Amino acid sequence: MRIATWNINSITARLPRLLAWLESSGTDVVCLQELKCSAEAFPAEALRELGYEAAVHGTGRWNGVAVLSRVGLSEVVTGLPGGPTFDGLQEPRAVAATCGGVRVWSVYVPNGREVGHPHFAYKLAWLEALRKAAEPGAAGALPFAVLGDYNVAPTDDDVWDISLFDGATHVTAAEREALSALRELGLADVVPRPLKYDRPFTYWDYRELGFPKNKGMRIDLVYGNAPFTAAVRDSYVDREERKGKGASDHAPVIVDLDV
DNA sequence: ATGCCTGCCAACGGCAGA
Repeated sequence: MRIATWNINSITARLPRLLAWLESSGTDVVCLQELKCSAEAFPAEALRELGYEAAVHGTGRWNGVAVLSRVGLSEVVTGLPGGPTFDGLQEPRAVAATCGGVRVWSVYVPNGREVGHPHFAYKLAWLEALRKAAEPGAAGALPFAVLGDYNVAPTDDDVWDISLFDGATHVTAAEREALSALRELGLADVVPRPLKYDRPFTYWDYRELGFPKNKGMRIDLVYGNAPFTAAVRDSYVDREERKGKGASDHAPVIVDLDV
């Protein structure tokens, strides 16, 4: 089974690329983030024509997540159980489904904006709620993984130049401890291979030639339980999808599983 | 060449992203 996670930064703007990539990449299950699309406006029919069912959680302009699968889709959960609110709203940042015998969560962790901003506290609370929600799956006998845009770089090597991140979000001890708490549940970071250069970045800012200069970050992560990681045959960043006009600022992370 | 932000709407400016 080929499974992937991809922050597509608007499924509406990215639909031609998404459809072409689904056809060319042979992906069975893909976790999408930043749909920027309501569930009503989701292009379900175009995806169905390619053989994919969809579990969608989206409300419109911001956020939005989905799981697409051509190997079955059941036991859908929309929203993070026990998740915090921001400005009084439960944002659409998580959706789960069982696909071909693998339980997956597609998550879009809050950005945090700035250390000390209410959004930063929201981010940490959201990650704590994720830890609680992931606990049964992490300990379960079925392959289980939380895939998505975590908006946290796990180590200093996961940003192009750590000296530029002093005081910034995405690299703080508090955020990294939240990832560590997930690993303590029995989830392991499935680190992908880079297809070029030495580090498997998954995001490059649109501005200032971020991609050509490889000023990237690894913030799109796959955290899998033991049955999941035991089945991993290969994993890599599909950087080809970051190239050219009309690309998302994130590249897909691919995981090949022997299931 | 991988190329100097992008997408969205309360839209012709501002917000969010990281």
